[in-house]
Order: sequence, then C-alpha cells, then structure tokens
Amino acid sequence: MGITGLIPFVGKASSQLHLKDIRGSTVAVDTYCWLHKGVFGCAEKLARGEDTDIYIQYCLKYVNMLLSYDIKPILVFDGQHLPAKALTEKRRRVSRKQSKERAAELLRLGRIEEARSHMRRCVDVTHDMALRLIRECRSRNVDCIVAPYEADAQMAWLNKVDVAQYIITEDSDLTLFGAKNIIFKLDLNGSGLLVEAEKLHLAMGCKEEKYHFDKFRRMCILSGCDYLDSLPGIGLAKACKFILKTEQEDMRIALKKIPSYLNMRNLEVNDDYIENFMKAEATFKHMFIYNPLERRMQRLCALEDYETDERYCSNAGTLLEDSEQALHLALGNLNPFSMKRLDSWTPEKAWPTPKNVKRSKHKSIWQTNFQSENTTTPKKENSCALFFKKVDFVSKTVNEEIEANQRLEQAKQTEAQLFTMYSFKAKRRRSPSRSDSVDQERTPPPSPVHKSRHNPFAKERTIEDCNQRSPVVCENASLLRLLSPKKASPLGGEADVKKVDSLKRSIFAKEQVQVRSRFFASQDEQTRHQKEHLNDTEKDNLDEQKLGSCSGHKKLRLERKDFPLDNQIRQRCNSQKSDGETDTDTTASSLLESQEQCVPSPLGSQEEQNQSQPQTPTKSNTKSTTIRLKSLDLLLENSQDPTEFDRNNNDAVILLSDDSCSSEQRASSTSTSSTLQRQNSLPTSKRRVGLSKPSTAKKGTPKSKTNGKLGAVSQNQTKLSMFGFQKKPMLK
DNA sequence: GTTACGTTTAAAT
DNA sequence: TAAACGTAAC
Repeated sequence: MGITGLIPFVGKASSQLHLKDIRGSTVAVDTYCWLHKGVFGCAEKLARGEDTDIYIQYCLKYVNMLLSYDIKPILVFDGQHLPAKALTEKRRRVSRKQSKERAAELLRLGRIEEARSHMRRCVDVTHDMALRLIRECRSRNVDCIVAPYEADAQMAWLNKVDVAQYIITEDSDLTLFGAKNIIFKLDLNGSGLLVEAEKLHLAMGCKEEKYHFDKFRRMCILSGCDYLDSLPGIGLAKACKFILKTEQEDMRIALKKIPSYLNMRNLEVNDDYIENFMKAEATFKHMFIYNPLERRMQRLCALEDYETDERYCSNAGTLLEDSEQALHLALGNLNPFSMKRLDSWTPEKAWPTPKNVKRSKHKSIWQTNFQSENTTTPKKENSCALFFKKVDFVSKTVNEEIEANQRLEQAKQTEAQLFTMYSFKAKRRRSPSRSDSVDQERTPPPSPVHKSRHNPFAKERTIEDCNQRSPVVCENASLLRLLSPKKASPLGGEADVKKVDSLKRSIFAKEQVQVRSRFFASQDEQTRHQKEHLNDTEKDNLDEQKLGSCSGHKKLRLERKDFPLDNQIRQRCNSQKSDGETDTDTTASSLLESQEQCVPSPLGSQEEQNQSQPQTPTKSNTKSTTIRLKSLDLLLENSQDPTEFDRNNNDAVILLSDDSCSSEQRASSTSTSSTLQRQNSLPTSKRRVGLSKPSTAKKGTPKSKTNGKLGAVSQNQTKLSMFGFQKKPMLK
C-alpha cells in the first residue's frame, strides 16, 4: 500500500538514475514487485492451474540486466505476515477468491475479455513461485534471502550496513525503514527514479540542520501508512506542516497538539491513536530482519538505539528461538507460513550448475568471508569519456591544451572499457597485424606527426608521407573508403583494417576528442559575427546564399539504391527512419544515421541519449553528414569485400568544400573516384569533408526555409559530423 | 490549497 | 495492485 502520494512528494529528493551510473554496486531487490509484474503476463495460465515459467523468465530478465551492468543483485523475499497486516492479507484473500469466482462465471457466459480481467486479479504470488525463482538464482550464484517478516525491513538493513548500496522496489514504505538510496520504477531499459534519504529535508522544506530522519518518518506515519490509518483530513501536506511546527520530541505529547497547530478544532486525537502511532513507529524502527553475515535474527535497529519500550514492538515480529530454523527460513528452504521444509539448499555445498546457465562471479553474502571483503562502499568508477579537440584556431591557449591533455590522461584508464562499450557483437575480422596494432596503441610511435588543423579525426601522417604522397581529399580513411573503396584502399582489405585501427588510435589515443552525440563544429568566426547582426530570416538567407552560390562547396552525388548492409545488420534495423529520412534523395549521412540508430546502444535509454545530445539540432540538421565511426566500423567489419560498397548503388550526398570549385557538381558513383582524384590536387588546408549545417542555425527552422539542404559553411569553417558517439562526456 | 474518493490505467507477452 | 487522474468538499 505504501504512503499515498509519497513519490511525488519526495520529488526534490529524487532524480533519474540509470543502472550504468551504479556499476560495481550491490542492490537489494524487492522481488515480489517483479514477481507480481511477471505474473500479470501469465495470469490466465496460472488461474487455470497450468504450469508456466513466464514470471520466472521475467524476473531473470531484470537479474540479467543488473548483472550486465556489473551490479550484484540480492533478491529479497517477504517472509511471514506481521500480525498488523493480517487483516489486510485476509481482505486480499477474500478479494482474490471473489475475483476467481467472478472469472469462472464470466467464462461460463462466454464473456472472455471480462473474465481475463478478473483472472488477473485472482492470481496470488505464492512462496512456491518464489522458491522456483530462488532455485534459478542459486544456479546463477545470485544471492537470495527470505526476510523473517517484511522484505522492506530486510532491504533497509542491507542498505544500512552497506551490504547493498541501493534498493530496488515499488513500495514507498521502504523510505520509512531508513533506507538510504531507493530506486523506484526501474524499467527493463535500466532507468529508474532514485530517492536519496539525505535529500529528504528538501522534500519537507526543512533546513538541513533542523532535519532528522525521525521527522520524515513521523510525517509519513501521520499521513497514513500500512500500520496506521491517518487521522481524518490529514494527508502528507498537513502532516508535514505539523511536524515542522512542533519542537516536542515526545510524540505522546506532540500528537495532542495537532488540532491546535493545524487549526482543526474538531479533530480528535485519542489515546488509542497515540498508542498505535508509537507502535507503528516502533515497527518501522525495530522489525526483525535476518543478518546473513552473522547468521542470526536481529532487529533492524536495536531498541537501545532509540530507548524504545518493547511493548510498542508488538508488530515488529518475534525472534525465532531456533537459529537453524531461522537460517533455513532465510535461505528459502522453509515455507514462511507453515514452516514446512521445502528444500535443503545450503551455501556451503557445491551445487552443480545446469548447462547453458552462466554463473555470476559476485561474492555471496552467505560466504563466511563476505563481510571482511565487502563492507566498504564500492569506489564509484571514473566516468569514462572521450574528448574531442575543439577546433578553435583563434583562441586556443597552451594552458587550455595542457588541461585538455590532463583530462585525456585521466580518461585513458577507461578507454578499454569504452572500446568494449562500443564494440559489436558481430565477429571482428582479425587481421594478422592486429596484435601489432594493439601494441602500437599502448606505445604510440614517437615519429613526427603531421596533424590536420582542420580535421581532428584525420589519419595521422608523417612528414615524409606528406612529402611523398599526393594529398588526398578526404583525410579520413573510413569516409574515403566509403566514398570510393577501390581508390581509397588499393592495398585491399588488410590495409583497410590497419587504416581503421590507425583511425581509432588517432581518435582514442592521440587526439583530444570530446564526444558529442551527433556532430561537432567549430564556428566560423566571420560568419558568426556577420550573423549576429542579422535576424533569423536573414541568417537563413545567408545560409542559402552561401550554399547556392557554392563559393566553397562541391556536391558529390553517389547514386546508390541500397546501402551495403549484411543480413546481420539488417536484422538489427527496424526501419526507424523518420519521415524526413525516407526521401528518395536520402543522404549518405541519414542512411548511416538511421542504421546507427538501429545498432544497439550501450547507453540504452532514450532519456540518456537526449541528455547526451544537448546540442542535437532538428532532424533537418542531423540529416547533414553525420557519419559515425561505429557505422563505418560495422560496415567495414561486415563487408568481406572492400569493393562491396561499389556494387551497391547507394544514394549518398557528401559536401566537399573547395575554393577552386565554383559550381555545384554532381557525380554518379561511377565518376566518384575520378572526382575525388581531382580533389587530390587541392591544397590540404582547403579540404572540407562532411559539412553540415552551422550550429547557429535557428533551431527548429522549417524545412522549407533551408529547402532540405545542408546548411551553408564558409571556407574557414570546419564542421565535421562524422563521428557522433552517443557517450556523454562526464568529467569530474 | 489540501484532502477524500471514485474511476481509469498500466503492469506482461 | 497501485499509481494517476478528475472532481467535489472543505
């Protein structure tokens, strides 16, 4: 039941959280929440008495999700019912029975849909069902514990002693047990709502120095909780008002002042209510839990801690004298209601692992040496990040560069992790020189390197290279390869792999690459200053004018009907292209981008992606040449023949900036290579690849204004939209 | 503005 | 089952 309206009430103490933020931690899970949701999917089968494991599989999905984020789950189950909740449970049983009878009746009448609705209401989660899940978890080395009474108290204790740093539940009652970090509404994408106890004073509107957790708990009890109904007319708001007003610590005295403090003269606070209030408070403080580290039952908080009179603890459970029985109850071997032995599992015995079951490597709370090695809070991992070199040729100072380098060094330790995050399930084609390249990655060659001033992602070239080889239009090997694989990679597939490796090195190891979601740009100072004095329409006109006159651009059109995707990639793609991207004149960027959207992201949640794309412009903007390394990698990996791109006639448009080019040129795929070759004669400093709309373009500009074209870019402007990683740079 | 209460909706596949 | 929502009463 929980506290009505508590989650909205604690809004100021809550924040969105993703499981990736709590890697390496341990969470206690209110497993009945998952079981109840899982049961919903197979309620009809269960109501008919058919065997199903759908609810088990549903729970295991969550377990696996947690494990995938290197989070150790401890599944906590409810134990015996407290006397205080006996009435509630009885009501529920009656309600379920009625629902079952009604469902049967509706089925007889042929009203299937209505019957289904009632069938969902008549299914209960039994301990047998919980035991099935416990058995599955045991085989996966995932810890489970059955609380002597309420799972809430057990989880709060695990949180209190720091065995679990977070708690996953849907029950707002948990906050009253003193849990520190609670995750509500966790979904299968890994997103949830974190409520932090240390911020609860914000929700109450109380100064931190005047706040004590007891005040919050008393407020909640006053507003009505599982163990005590509220006084008529008292909700969270009024309870909060009263608690903040009273200075009296002794609630037996304070509660009598409610009518006068809240100006509710007709309200009666009798002795019964006060007695029950004291009992409710004691229940939240002193309920019995099981300590798996010391293998004994104990109270959540000792009575001495609060100098609580034991007579108020009548709803806080009783101590099981038989310690063996208490242990087996906690292990899940006993039915908590009948105390009947159902299983004989012990943590000491090595149990065989079923085939195809992957065991977690986390240390079990049931291991005797767990406490000595796991009592410290896991170190929060440094955020891994890539940095991008902000191409600001005017204002960049040496100090800034040093700072950026320092940040890069700090980020390096997590590069390996980052590579893992952005790796693909598709098998990587390993080149024979792979090991060499890995070594090189660790110890970059000390040779003098010529770095492009315009393209931070450009492949590094030695000075000798610059002298010997004719300059290429596209310094980015991957992009060039995409445009013209034959010309770009005369050495064949192996050379391409090397090029990509080198490209990666240049991004991840050498260059300072700040990752932005889709594109990054250095603003052309001249254009920017010019635009500052113009209104939006004039800005757009300026953009169009620049593009139209093509004073510095060359437009290449690669006629292709289909993009080279192997079946594996195609299967991942769910036609997520938006309307704007389904034009027949689809650009290479949008094609790549639409594919990119289909590639499973290590980040997962949409919300997070939004966060990581603070400057993501409108669709028309993102349609610009945004080519992601991941896509290129994927394409390269999945294309056995480097010339495969040519065989597929994709429709791609790439803008190239070139002062010497005075008019818009279009070239078919057959002429692309020659066009690129002509570009080779251009001065390096004037090469532009992958131009996109300037970031100063008015957000949400109607497509008609820009005519669906890419934005104008002046000759000094470098706007590369080639590697739009989704990882948000998070630096501390 | 707050509370109480009835109704609707989402939960899963 | 509980949260969310709408509405009426105070």
